[in-house]
Amino acid sequence: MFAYHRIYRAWAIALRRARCVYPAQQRLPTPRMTVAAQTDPRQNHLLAALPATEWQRWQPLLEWVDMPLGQVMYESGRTLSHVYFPTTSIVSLLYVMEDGASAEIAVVGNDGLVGISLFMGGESTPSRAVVQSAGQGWRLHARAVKDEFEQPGPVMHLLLRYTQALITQMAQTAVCNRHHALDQQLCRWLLLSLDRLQGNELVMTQELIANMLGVRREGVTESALRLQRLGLISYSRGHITVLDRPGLEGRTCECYAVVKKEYDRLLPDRQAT
Amino acid sequence: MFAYHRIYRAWAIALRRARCVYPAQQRLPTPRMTVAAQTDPRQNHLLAALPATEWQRWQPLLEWVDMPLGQVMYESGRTLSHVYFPTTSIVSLLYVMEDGASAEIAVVGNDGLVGISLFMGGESTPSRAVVQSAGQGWRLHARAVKDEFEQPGPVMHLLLRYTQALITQMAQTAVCNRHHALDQQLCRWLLLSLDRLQGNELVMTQELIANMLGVRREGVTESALRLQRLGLISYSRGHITVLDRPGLEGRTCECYAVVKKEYDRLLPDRQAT
DNA sequence: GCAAGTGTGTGCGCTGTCCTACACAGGGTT
DNA sequence: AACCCTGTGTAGGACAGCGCACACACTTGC
Repeated sequence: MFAYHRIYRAWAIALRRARCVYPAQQRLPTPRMTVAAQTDPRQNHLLAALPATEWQRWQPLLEWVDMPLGQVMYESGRTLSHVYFPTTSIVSLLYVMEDGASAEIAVVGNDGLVGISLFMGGESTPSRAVVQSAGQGWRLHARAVKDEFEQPGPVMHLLLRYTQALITQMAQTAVCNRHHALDQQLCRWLLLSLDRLQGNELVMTQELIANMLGVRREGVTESALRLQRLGLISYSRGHITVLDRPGLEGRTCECYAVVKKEYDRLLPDRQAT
Repeated sequence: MFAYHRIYRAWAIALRRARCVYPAQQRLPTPRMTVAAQTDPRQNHLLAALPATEWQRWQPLLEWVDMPLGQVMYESGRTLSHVYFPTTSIVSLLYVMEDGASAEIAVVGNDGLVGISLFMGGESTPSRAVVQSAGQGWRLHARAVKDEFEQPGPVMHLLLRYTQALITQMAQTAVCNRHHALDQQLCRWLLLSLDRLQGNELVMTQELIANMLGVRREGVTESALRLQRLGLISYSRGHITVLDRPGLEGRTCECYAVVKKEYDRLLPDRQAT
């Protein structure tokens, strides 16, 4: 049965992670990395959009965190202790099925936060959040977020508008999964990731992309090759460089534009610091 | 190109609706139907879950509405005037693509409400809400909902928890679209619809189901035939009778159970009046 | 330098769904 | 009774993505 191979694929990933990804996390407390490049919290657009009063209240409560590749921010059904605001990292919200197959539901970068279920009242969700691109972020204790959220005002409205944007992204993912070809989805995915990073390079193996998109690794290879032959990207052992962004935008499906437009509409006040 | 046929399919539906579905809506102000069977608003679980104080405030504001098959509750990008609480009807949230193809994002029945974007702050969403199974409901003016929501308290938390449940449903739809076979999805869809209705019969053509699931009508025919041969359902010109509900549950994917469990977890206080 | 491990490219057969086209039957209308 | 329309069943070719099995290149560690 096909299921066994899904299990195998998931296992393979898990094993590799156990050896490769997680060690990377422990490898981190090396020389200069530790304190070196604390990013400005206001690189996160949500934090940047906070009014001055709220920002002053929040600032001392924020705690810098490093977010290494593969780190699980929360596990399906588990309650979170913090809400995370990525600045230079990207987090994937994905659902892992019983047979080990997975699919990305949404992606969060410096445009948002991880852990909406905390203020939505559910405390947990049946999904998993994994760092998809290593970087940094800031976190706020769950208690603090809830307290802030309970007071009707700009914070609550900001968080709710962000949640609605996230809902749009999830809905569009559903539609895209149903109707669009892998090529288009890959373009969409690359663009979504690119928007949440600075620069035009992603550190990401095809295997991981396949897991996010919920397809085979070989499929990603073929799609990526097509994009490469068209001169849109250049690929090499876990490093993707986007050469022609407009080209990607022309090749993706409408889903990308719909989501982007909705984010811009709902969260207009995000400023690059 | 395939796109043309998608357009054709969508057109065919549109044309049929123009002749068949919408007239049904105008046909309604006939003899006894008008006032006859006003359903109890508290058949809607959200309304039923309101504490006594809130319920007394809301009750006089609720307005009974008939919801005929095919009625568009809101259109992509349009602001809603009311929030709707279905009692005996089912509403599909679906996204219609540029080429006319569509896919269901979530389904709302007597377990929820239509129009979360009103209190989430976005005012609109890039999706469409269509009555998928004719019935009735109650509505509340947008202003009233927002006012209630602004006061931190049980109403706000109830609505937010419902929103989170809806998010889970959307996420699971995305996963299901990616990984599961049409047979399983059809089972899931039937069960989701069944849960939101009384009785074991659905009034629904295969063509409409296909539109909701975002697949071809022929695919639904084949799947439905398989289910019929197994004795799980019985089908006849737009009337589906579920004969063996446990059988359906055994044949569907895990998605159904995940969503149901999450609804039960987040909205435990829903009572059948 | 060699070995082991990791990331990527390739080919082949299979299955599910799509696209197309058409047959047919139940129900309502005239 | 004859008719039309809608809803359902069927079939065949095309194709995308899957499952599988390998080959190979680059990197890292010994």
